[in-house]
Amino acid sequence: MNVQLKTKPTLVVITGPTAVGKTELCVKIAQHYDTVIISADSRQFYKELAIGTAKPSREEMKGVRHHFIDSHSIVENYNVNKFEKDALAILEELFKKKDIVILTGGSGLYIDILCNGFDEEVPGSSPEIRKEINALHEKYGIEILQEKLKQLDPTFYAEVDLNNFNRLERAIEVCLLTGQKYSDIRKGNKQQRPFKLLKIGLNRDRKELFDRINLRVDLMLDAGLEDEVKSVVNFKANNALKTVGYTEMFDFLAQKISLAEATEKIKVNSRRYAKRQIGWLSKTNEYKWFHPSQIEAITEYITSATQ
RNA sequence: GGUGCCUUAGCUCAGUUGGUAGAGCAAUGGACUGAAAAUCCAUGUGUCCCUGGUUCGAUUCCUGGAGGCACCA
Repeated sequence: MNVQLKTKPTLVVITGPTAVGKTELCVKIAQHYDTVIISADSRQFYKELAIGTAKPSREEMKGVRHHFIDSHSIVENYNVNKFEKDALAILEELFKKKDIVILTGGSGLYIDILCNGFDEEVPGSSPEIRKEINALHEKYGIEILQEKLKQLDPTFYAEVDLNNFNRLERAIEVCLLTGQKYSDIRKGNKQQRPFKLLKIGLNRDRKELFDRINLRVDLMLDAGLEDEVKSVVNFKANNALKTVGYTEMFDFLAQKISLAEATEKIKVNSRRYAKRQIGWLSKTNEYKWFHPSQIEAITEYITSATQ
């Protein structure tokens, strides 16, 4: 029998800060390789959100299939955990037909998890336990959580940001669910994926990036951000709406700030978000960096790396 | 034109009974494996409008000037 040995397929990761120009470039790259896009954007999943998340329109997609765009609703509690499983399942199907799939989006954690996986022994989140921890927090403040963590896992207690509620909660949750110390079972081991990874980062001069962010916020308002935000105002407590562009507009709708103030805050918070993204991506040196206009150089890089 | 008030950090302002100054916001750096567009931590920033004078010493008091605001003409 003469089985053609297929080379291991490649997930081409293309990421970068908000408004850098990922969408346009990735559509072109996907067309070039006749493939599809997996979106790793923790807010573009939600079908009710479009303008404020800079979600690509049908026209901008140019017929390229995008997974994880409009795939969920703001009433769901979607998260990295579910994304990992769902995306792996889709990739398995896609790689039966494609040698290359593009992964793009600005959610660094989602990208890392899809590439490297979670520690298997660490359990997912439990809404019941979180409810209890939240209740404690509201009643007694953060100190009680610090105390609790100190008892449950002194090692992790010594290294966390003690004022970071999210981290304290997660650590306590894991300890309670497993009866073990979070610091003992959280190893940070990488999982072997059945595909190769090629990581590309996009960036621009900071001035150039910030100008694009500011302009894009103005365009969002022109495009009707206010109406979009009004349409989801009843869900403002949901995690999906804890999002730049929405929280500020909720304050405007509640008449806490003026429209001009809301606009300025969206710009400031978008710039800060971009800086956090750049910081996260710069932690590793796994990325090969390009300016989004360097499409030829990028395709050459991908082609030579995947042959 | 007259009178009064103002001029201090990128912005809004506080303050020094004369010993060269501090808040908020913005900015910058960083952490971050099941909420990640989330969450958290750290850090500056100065001709105190200009000019003379008094003084050991002036951003602070006084003279003159410039700019701004208000009121009166």
